[in-house]
Amino acid sequence: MTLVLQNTLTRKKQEFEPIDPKNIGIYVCGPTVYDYAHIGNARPVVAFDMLYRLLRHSYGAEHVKLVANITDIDDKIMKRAAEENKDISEVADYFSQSYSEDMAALLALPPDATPKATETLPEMFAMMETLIEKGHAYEAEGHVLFHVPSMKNYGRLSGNSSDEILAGARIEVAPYKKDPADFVLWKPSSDDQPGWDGPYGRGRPGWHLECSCMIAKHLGKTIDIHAGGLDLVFPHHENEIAQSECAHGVPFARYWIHNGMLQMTGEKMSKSEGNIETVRDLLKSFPGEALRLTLLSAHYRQPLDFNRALVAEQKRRLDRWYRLTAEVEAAEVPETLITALEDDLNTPKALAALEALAKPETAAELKAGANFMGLLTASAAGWFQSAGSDEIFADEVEKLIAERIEARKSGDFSKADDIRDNLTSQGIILEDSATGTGWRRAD
RNA sequence: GGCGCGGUGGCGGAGAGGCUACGCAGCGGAUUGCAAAUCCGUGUACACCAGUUCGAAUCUGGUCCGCGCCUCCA
Repeated sequence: MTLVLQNTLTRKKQEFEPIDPKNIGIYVCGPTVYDYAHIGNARPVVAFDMLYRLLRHSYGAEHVKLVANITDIDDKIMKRAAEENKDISEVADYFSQSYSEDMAALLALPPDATPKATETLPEMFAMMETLIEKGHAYEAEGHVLFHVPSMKNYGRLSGNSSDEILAGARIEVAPYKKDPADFVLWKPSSDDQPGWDGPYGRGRPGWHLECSCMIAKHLGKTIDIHAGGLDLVFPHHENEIAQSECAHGVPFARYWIHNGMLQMTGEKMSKSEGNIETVRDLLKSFPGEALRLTLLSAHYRQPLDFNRALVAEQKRRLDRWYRLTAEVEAAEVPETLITALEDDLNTPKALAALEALAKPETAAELKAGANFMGLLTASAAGWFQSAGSDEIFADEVEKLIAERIEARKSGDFSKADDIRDNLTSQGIILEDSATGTGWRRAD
């Protein structure tokens, strides 16, 4: 069985054939760091982390390179910095750090490189120069603009032609644009705005340019896989293609894969809608693995209506798996799991494959498969008993359990039940078994 | 208006012409001093209307509804 991916570019499921199996490149569009990441931001990270893990498994970890950018210069960061009276680098560094922490809590492997826009300026200047030389870009009133009509097959990723894009579109056309569809590569900064000096005057880059440059710098002119959210198909990815292919004259990315949007009661989750749950807040109520599993419980391309009940459900599933694998060493990763994932990252099918192994005889395979998916990575004791900050301590629980065992031995069940009820009210659940009494923290 | 995606049981969610996944919840039972956990059993589904077919959730046409993108977006 080989990996098959739904390619946005061809609108088909296609067998994945790397350019060079010893050197596979994958790029995932990363965050603009102006606020805490919400759970919708985490969906591509977790989904494509699964792809990264699968590619490492199939081709060898040392032969796969994952690059994800950090956009650390942007008008939203500038706005935030102005509001808080801080330097933009201070805001960007803080949220960049919190982003890495949050994604690590969701068990996403760190990318091999996380380039920042501010570190990629020389490459941006060079690409703009090339584009101007080749007649694909021009300077106007301090801006550098990409001239869309200069590219014959612009729009093939999103299925729009530039005419169609403009028909009924809600854009105000800046007077310095030669064509309404032209987009900004570089824009001027006023004196009170952050800016960088360069060949086109003091200013800052447009949104799309950094990705084109980072990909060329870290992965090459043609890459295997470019991934990101469905909402980036147009204009962001379309414009990346335009910049890169016009500058380099070779195809940009062979496989484009896009994740569907997370929703909140039927509406897309987004900061501008204000209907978000931050990863940071959710982590106060749920373990990272439960959030990860929730994101993996639906296929990455499907919309997923997010709510906390879903996470609680997946938490219970993990509870069951942790019980089953508590004393078990992981075996080989089961082939049924790999087969399911190779079918366009079909994680729900993969989870069903794990459920088929969720019995005592095959617990070792369950553990291996779950580990492969970034699950069951803690110890069972840690999972069930890990202490919250202000909660009852483990040795206190053990002391009360011992008292209760004495009471039960002497037939004083009402005292035994009092102890248990008391613990329950503190969020501790007791489990009597043939071998003794265990405990865990309630959800 | 243009481009695209989708509607599956109480809920989540795969599948894609005949074998009706899987999980959560529910119900019945076992076990337990009582619980918890576990185990066994169990019901309910393919938005609507036509058509193709021996046979349609699955293919075709139409209808309805929902969602995304159309220069802030994961």
